[in-house]
This record gives sequence, structure tokens and C-alpha cells, in this order.
Amino acid sequence: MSFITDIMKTAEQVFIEFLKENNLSMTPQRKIIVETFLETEGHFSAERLCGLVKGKASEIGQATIYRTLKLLVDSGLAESIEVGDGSALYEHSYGHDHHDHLICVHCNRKIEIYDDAIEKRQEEVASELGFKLTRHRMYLFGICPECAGQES
Amino acid sequence: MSFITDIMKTAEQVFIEFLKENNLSMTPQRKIIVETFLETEGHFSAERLCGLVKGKASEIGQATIYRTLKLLVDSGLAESIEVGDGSALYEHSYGHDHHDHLICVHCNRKIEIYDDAIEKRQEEVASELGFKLTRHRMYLFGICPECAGQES
DNA sequence: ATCTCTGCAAACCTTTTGCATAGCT
DNA sequence: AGCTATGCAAAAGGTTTGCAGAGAT
Repeated sequence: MSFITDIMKTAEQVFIEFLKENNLSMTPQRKIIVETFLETEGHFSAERLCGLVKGKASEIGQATIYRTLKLLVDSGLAESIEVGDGSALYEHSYGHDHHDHLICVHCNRKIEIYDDAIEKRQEEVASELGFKLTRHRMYLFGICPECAGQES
Repeated sequence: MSFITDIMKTAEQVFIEFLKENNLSMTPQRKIIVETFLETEGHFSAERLCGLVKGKASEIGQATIYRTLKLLVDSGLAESIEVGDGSALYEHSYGHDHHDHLICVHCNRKIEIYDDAIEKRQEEVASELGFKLTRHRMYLFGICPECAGQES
């Protein structure tokens, strides 16, 4: 069994436990949705996931997919990125370390970034104001090297 | 003429110049909308601005308000904060220094924050990856001292 | 005349909800 | 029975667009 399949299995277990804790159960639909979610790399929209799921099992309704996606977020398996264009993108968060995003405003490429110094200062800034930090979102927007090169 | 009115006048001038540069003109509707925008402090939604504008001139359509709000953002007078709840909030950005936001997830209070060290590292992180940074958004979410106190 | 500008209403688009049915336990 | 779960279709909610008329130059 490959490493990646291994991670997926574990993630699925985590999801099943989350369901149990909330008196919910793993259903065939949820199983297909979660597996599709786990197989899909990178950042994708709910709509894209709908397409992928329907490719496997077209009888699954979009409402179920949206509902399951919400469960995935609640369970901590998924995280959503909101880049202010109306719709959300999702990505895996189980077995992935926290990171922020650097986004090319030209080609829309998204790079995951992480900086210890920033994370530390965020905590400090919040606590100086008496806040207990629970989470944060940071998006850096710029022009990536490739796009800067072609200078369309 | 008070200081605040002074700033407003200048801001309005900046807007008028922006309009001119784009072959647009200052109309009575835009004037009312812009002035209402400039008078309104803090973070507010498009809907809220609509209400305020309509209070002064009920005949102004919401489409015009949305269109003008977009012009305000393009002109650099307004900035939008997108906190992933579907709708955007706006705030002044003319005569205001750049800042990020610390948001209480309990009472929704928004505090403006600024940290030199973070700003500097953002630039560095981006440039290490070959990006030319154009802007960024950072939202810190946490519990404010007041809300932590009452522990509802 | 030829522009932009406006208000109205309708369209949009992603996400959510209501509801009746189906499936567990 | 009494739950949760599902699919469908409709609703929601914020924002945008089409359009025909009005206004400006």
C-alpha cells in the first residue's frame, strides 16, 4: 500500500470518527465524496469537486456534496481559501502543515508559503491587544517570475 | 474648515481626478455617494452604504451605488475587506495608512493592526520566491479580551 | 449626434434550504 | 417509530448586467 493511499485511509478514518462523534454516519455518498476530495490535489472549487464526484456517481446531488464539504471543513480535513471572488476554494488540511498563500494576480497560480517569523509576530501582535488568536488567513498577491518575464 | 472636512475635500478631488483620467465625470449621484462614503467611518457593507445614501436621496438606484463603490475601490479611495461571509465590507483608504485586521470571532469587532516586522517579512518571503508583491491581506481571528471575560 | 449615466428590473452565481422520500437502528 | 440522509428544485443573498431613457458636451 502506497504512502499516499495510507494517508488517505487515515484521513478517512478521522472523518469517520468525526461523523461518529456527531452522531452522523458514513454513507455511500459521503464515502465517494470524501475519497474524491482526498484524491484531488491542490486548490479546487466546490463546483469542480461536484464535477469530479458526478463523474463517478452522477446520481449524487450537489446539495449532498456541499453538505459533505462543510462536514469536511468542520472535521478539520478540509480548509477553505476565500480570495474574494465570490466563491471558495478548498484544499486538504489533514496531514498538511499550516500555510498561507502567495497568489499571482496574473496567472492565478497559488503557492503555499510558511514563515515562522510572521507566525510568531501574529501571535505577539494579537496578544499585545489581549486577543487569544484562534486562526488567521494571509494572502500575498503579486506577480510571479514567469508572468513578470512575459510582461504581456 | 475643519481638518476632517479638509481631508474629505482632498479625497473628493482625488476621486474627481480619477474620473477625469478615465473619461468619466462627477455626477450629482456620484457626489452624494462619495460624500456619504467619506463621512462614514469604520467598516461597512455595500448594503449599509445603500441605506445611508438612500436616506439622503432615495431616488438613487442601488446599481449606481455598487458601480460607484467599484470606482472608489479602483481610484484607491476605498478598500474592501473580504471576510469570507459572502459579502464585502468597505473602508476608507485615502489618508489612511495600510493596516490589517484583527477580528473577534465572538463579537465581530474589528481592530486595525499594523506590524512592521510582518510587513517586512512578507516582502522578503515573496521576493525569495521571485514574486513582486503588489498587495496583501491578513486577517487574524481570535477572541477579544471582553469576550474572553464574559465567557458566554 | 454621440457619448456617458442612471434607475429599474431581471439575471447571475454560488451556496443553502424545504420537502418528501428513503434508509438505518 | 424515530432518527439521519438524500435528491430535487426552489430560494436566498449579494452583486452585476441589459436596456431604454435622460443628460451632458
